[in-house]
Amino acid sequence: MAMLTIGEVARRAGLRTSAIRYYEDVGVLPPAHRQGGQRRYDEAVLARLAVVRLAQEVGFTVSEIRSLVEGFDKVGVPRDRWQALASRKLADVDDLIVRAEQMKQVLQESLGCGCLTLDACALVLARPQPGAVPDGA
Amino acid sequence: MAMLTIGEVARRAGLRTSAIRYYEDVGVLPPAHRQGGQRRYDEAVLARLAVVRLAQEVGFTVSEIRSLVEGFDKVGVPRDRWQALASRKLADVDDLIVRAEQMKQVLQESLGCGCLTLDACALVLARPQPGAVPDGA
DNA sequence: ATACGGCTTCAAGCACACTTGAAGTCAAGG
DNA sequence: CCTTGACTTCAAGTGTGCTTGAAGCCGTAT
Repeated sequence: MAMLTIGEVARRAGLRTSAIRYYEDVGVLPPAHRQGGQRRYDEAVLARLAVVRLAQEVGFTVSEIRSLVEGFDKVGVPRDRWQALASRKLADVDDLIVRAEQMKQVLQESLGCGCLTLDACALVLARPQPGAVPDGA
Repeated sequence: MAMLTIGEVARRAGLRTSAIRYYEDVGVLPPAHRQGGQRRYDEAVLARLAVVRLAQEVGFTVSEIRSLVEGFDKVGVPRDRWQALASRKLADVDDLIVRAEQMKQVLQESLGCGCLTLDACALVLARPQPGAVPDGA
């Protein structure tokens, strides 16, 4: 069934081998099967790495990704805990889409006039400020 | 006209004062007017900070943001350089929206079955892998 | 035999975006 | 007077996500 070496996986996934070992270290990838001490991968790892990449591109942390992809492996994860996390992340993604569309508008309007103007930001200002208080509080 | 202290700006923008000083250091904010050695801000800084926040939320680096918001201040920035940057960032934002919608689908399908499955990722796999070669190359 | 390429581990290093701590200035209030 | 609170600078520290380097093993080719 032709298992892949870490080098082949890296090449096909567009990653460095160091990244793949790191993902194993932190639990984003499960411990790989070994053959004479060396890691051997099923092609399925490429699907998983694609999901990992996607998750990273939308701003998920490695730790969040680990929690999400644990469902890939075994039944060890409590169903509803996983669902709660996934729902939260889904909400985050929806939020991101909104922000991205706002940023898109700002850039488009600014491209019209040749620079980022304050006027372009009326829509941005219409947002409540999330409290990040801890300075004197 | 009641200029704001750094503390007031921080409170109203939902930031720490250290962040605001940092933004000045790295050029995301222009050097503030001083009054007896202390920074004083126009309310307009809040609009700017809102744009900065938005840009960060969609993954722009501080350095990219600096280049973008330089247009806020003076004419010092060559018009077409700025436009080139803004266009590139606009494309990045469009990309991000696509990714976010892919991730949304993956999460929605996974929520249906209770865990992240490999099947959920067919759409993800249909993407070409960007080469991040430098391992043996 | 030995050199080569690709693999291994482990510790240390790096870039980014801030935060924290030390040491000091200044104005208002008890 | 002197304390309080908010401000100042500057250097060093933090967390995240890897990368890099040293030292070594393994199999194949010269």
